[in-house]
Amino acid sequence: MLKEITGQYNAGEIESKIHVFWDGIDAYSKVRQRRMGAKRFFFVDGPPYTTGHIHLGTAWNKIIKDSILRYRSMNDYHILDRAGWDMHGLPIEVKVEEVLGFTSKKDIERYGVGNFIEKCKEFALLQKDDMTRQFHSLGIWLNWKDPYMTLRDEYIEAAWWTLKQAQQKDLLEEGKRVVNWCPRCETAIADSEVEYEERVDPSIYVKFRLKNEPGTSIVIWTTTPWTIPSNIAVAVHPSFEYSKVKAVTSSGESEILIMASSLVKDVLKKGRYADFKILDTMLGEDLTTLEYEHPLADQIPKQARFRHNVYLADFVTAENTGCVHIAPGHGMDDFEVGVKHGLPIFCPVGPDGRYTEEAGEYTDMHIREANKVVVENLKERGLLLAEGTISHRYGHCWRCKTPIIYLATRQWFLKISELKEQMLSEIDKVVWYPEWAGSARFRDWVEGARDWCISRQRYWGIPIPVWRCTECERIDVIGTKLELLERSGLAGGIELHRPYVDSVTLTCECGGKMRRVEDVFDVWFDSAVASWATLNFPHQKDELEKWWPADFITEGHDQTRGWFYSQLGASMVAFGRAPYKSVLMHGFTLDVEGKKMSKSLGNVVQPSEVIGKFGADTLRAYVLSSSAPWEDLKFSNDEIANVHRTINILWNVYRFPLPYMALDAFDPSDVTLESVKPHMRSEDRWILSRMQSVIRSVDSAMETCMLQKAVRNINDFVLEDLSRWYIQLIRPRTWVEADDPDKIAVYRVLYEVFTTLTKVIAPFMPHLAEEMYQNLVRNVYTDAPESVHMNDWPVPDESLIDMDLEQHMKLARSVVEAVSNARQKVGRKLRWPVGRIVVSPPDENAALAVKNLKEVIMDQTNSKDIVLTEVGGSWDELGFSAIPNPGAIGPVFKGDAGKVIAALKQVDAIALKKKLACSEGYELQLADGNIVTIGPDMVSFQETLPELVASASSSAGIVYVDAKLTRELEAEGYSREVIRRVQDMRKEMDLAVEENIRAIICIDDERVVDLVLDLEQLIASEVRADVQIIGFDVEVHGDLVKDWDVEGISMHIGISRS
RNA sequence: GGGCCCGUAGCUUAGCCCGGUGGAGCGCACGGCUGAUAACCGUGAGGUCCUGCGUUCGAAUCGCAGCGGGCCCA
Repeated sequence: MLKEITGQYNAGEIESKIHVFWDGIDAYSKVRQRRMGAKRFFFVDGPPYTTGHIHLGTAWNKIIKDSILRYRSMNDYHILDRAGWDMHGLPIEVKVEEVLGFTSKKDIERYGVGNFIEKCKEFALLQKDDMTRQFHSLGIWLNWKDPYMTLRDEYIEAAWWTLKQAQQKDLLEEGKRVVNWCPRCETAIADSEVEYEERVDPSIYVKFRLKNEPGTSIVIWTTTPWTIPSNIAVAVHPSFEYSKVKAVTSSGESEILIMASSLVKDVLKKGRYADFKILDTMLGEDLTTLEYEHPLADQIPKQARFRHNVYLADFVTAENTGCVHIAPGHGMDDFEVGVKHGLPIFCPVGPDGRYTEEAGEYTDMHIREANKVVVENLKERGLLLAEGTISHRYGHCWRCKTPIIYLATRQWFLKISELKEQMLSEIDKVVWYPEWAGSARFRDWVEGARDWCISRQRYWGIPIPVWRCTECERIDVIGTKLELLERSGLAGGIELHRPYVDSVTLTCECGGKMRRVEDVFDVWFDSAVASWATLNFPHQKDELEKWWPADFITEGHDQTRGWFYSQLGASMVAFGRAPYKSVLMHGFTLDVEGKKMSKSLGNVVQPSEVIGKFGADTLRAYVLSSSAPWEDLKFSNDEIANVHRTINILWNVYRFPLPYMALDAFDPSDVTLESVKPHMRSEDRWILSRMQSVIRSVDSAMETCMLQKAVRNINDFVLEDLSRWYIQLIRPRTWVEADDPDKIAVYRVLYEVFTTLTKVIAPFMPHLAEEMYQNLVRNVYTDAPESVHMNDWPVPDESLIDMDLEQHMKLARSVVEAVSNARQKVGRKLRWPVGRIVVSPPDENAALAVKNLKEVIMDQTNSKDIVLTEVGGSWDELGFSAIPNPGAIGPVFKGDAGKVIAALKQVDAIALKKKLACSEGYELQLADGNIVTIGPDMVSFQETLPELVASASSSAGIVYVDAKLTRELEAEGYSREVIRRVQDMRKEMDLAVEENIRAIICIDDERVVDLVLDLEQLIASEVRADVQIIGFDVEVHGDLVKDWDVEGISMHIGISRS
């Protein structure tokens, strides 16, 4: 039996009830099981990092995933959707260090790497559980029971196996690269872990003496004097102009300097030269023949052996001197110049920030102290042109705030640049939503792809499975746990994390002992292998064949350079093709101003706050509907409240007929839709057609990932078609108490629409859909699927679609709105009936719409008749009035103009118009008897409305409302006023709908009493009065007595329970 | 500095691909309805379509340049 719903929409109550229900029957698993054997759909969840809390962006991400997967499932797909977790990496190490009170890598070593790893694991698992609960509250259905986790052995094996593929395909390389380095923490740190802060540094100009031109120097500028000992080259821009300048000091000494022409004045001013003379100018590309002496060659023996030349580089800017100091061991750009030209990657600085023995006299000095010393040494040698300070933004270690340095270190690389062309052609094979996400944005990123540094000198990560022989340096890459056991001769029970795996040694072909290199993987490599790791490959092989590559992934646009890229790179290495077939790139959540949400700005909105206030379905409907997925979402509280209102209306629409259905014991299983067809009215056929059209539009929106269109179409249907129109039309039909086939038809149609609607909203508002479904379907059909989400997606029933009717209804609604407008103009409220409405249709279709839907229009406009004029014609009761044009009359009649105008206003406008239309002039008699001739330019015409008629335009033509009153109309109007007052009082007394009353009505106007008495019976039955006295001078008493003013007439009404 | 995306009423947005009178919702003002009622509905006011230039008979829409915002990079 259908249950009556009386309460307001209470999201919190409904959603927690539904969660209990889902958990109780294990709905998710049942839904997935139900589709086993259907078309396969492999979805890979981009694993969120286990930070412990989700934010609005992660919520949106998962909501998109959930809605698409629910839709797919209903469309009969067997879905594989393990949730994923990214659980390794420095952020967790840092959190754990904080908890343990550690400040450096040495603390970890003292605590024991094994203990530390255990803490990290524990922490990550805890965070994962917290976040799972938060996703749960959003109604996200993924495989949460068996998620893929990057810290699991099977997962680690997937990464190992991938690296082994790289080695076998000669795509793995060990080499020196420059990385961000924290000299205090003694570790490489990722770019995203560098914080930029304002800082004051030295700013020095240094002269490098040319070897073959005594007395000539090239001038460079730097803020890091400590890197001068590592200088190997100078870079200039090929197309800048450079000058050779004779610079003279105040004491008359002169020297020759080389720098960018545009900067000569500035630099010489800094060097306090008294005068200068340009000797020669040349392009940067002409400077490459120059060779200079390292300024500190006498202190650093190794530097004395290197050659130092000038090279060309596009990154050089016309700032400072236009000549850039290059130390390939201490800068990214510098390093590239070095590699390009085969220069030594000289890096005489150790991980602790102290110079190594390679630095000669600087050995063991910390770079922090070195700045001063280097400057001093340069000064002694007469090589310092100028010295000062500069305030600029500089990178700092995010956890200890130490300024970072750049160090060339030995790292492991995947040779992605060799795969670039293949990657680009793979991008074209993937379907991107939107198209430009792939063709423009991702393509651009991949075109700039460089070799991928996959090693980190940390603890909590997937250990790099490279073992190196301590004797012959040979390396072996281990691809699986089994291989490791076989090679090491161990029996098993091994843990693949550090430090356990570090203690495993292998025997080299040469007989030497092989030890694992100490590095762990960059965390981006972890998630990169997700598409096969989630299939437990290589541990299991058959699942890969069955599912891979992924049918669909979706993440935010920041993942262009992140997961979209890392997955593609790893997959090219492993399988030589893209790991996904289609990608939806979604946007970011911004605050209401369009600014990024960040803790420091204090504009972060927590999903839990929103859920607490409005519920998960509202949040879901809001983020899905407010913009296209790929556009950024400006989070607005007003808008979310608006969406909440829409859902509330849906709820009200749903519960509105239930009390009547329950009262009538309506059983939908007894009544087929077919059987009520003879009793359907046009509005019934119309709403059924609209419902089918909505399914179609949702389908076409979903096809292109336009979730916003899908949800908006649903909302519009609920608001416009159901709430504002259909429900308004059928209300009186549901109040009929007898067993009326007309009422049963309405019930059955509403039932049809609602049950379809529960399925249509299921992917987007899964809780509300379930709540409605349980009552509408499960309470009626005990053999129906347990959950709405187990149902098949509705297929539009073509036989119910009637596009003509939909179009006609649109026109009819437009007429009703126009009448509303006209009523307001003529001051006749809706409660008062009008005699007739005249519509002047512009075409046959409009006429047909009005004709066919006459009943609907009469009903909604409270009118007694609808009259159509001829198509394209005008209403024959309209009048015309002539409007004199003084601009044309004045010049012709001069002093008589006033008389002419006065006379024109008096003439018969219709006759005037006729005459002017066919002849040249109209003979007008003035008040003084004179006759003048009026030309067509002297007058214009305007339609005039009969008295008490107002007009308004609609898309079905101009609508005229005739508000003239007759006795019958007036009687009805006043009676309605009386009824409305009594009903209001019934409500105030909190009477039940079916309760009877006694009423006494005193009206202070005999004429109105007389009018109202015409409809005494109607009033009595409408207000359910057993005894009713209406009169001019009656005594009013009762349980509730009130005085009213109706259009200026006093009424005194008293009512009592019967 | 580069790539991509976004910029329409006070706010959130449709329309832009494929040129021809800019359309909603919220808010505001006025009104209606009163058996969905702490609900619902109508009418109205409100727009340099970011700016400038160009193409065109005609530009919110196409092109170029700039400004502002977002993501990514340098």
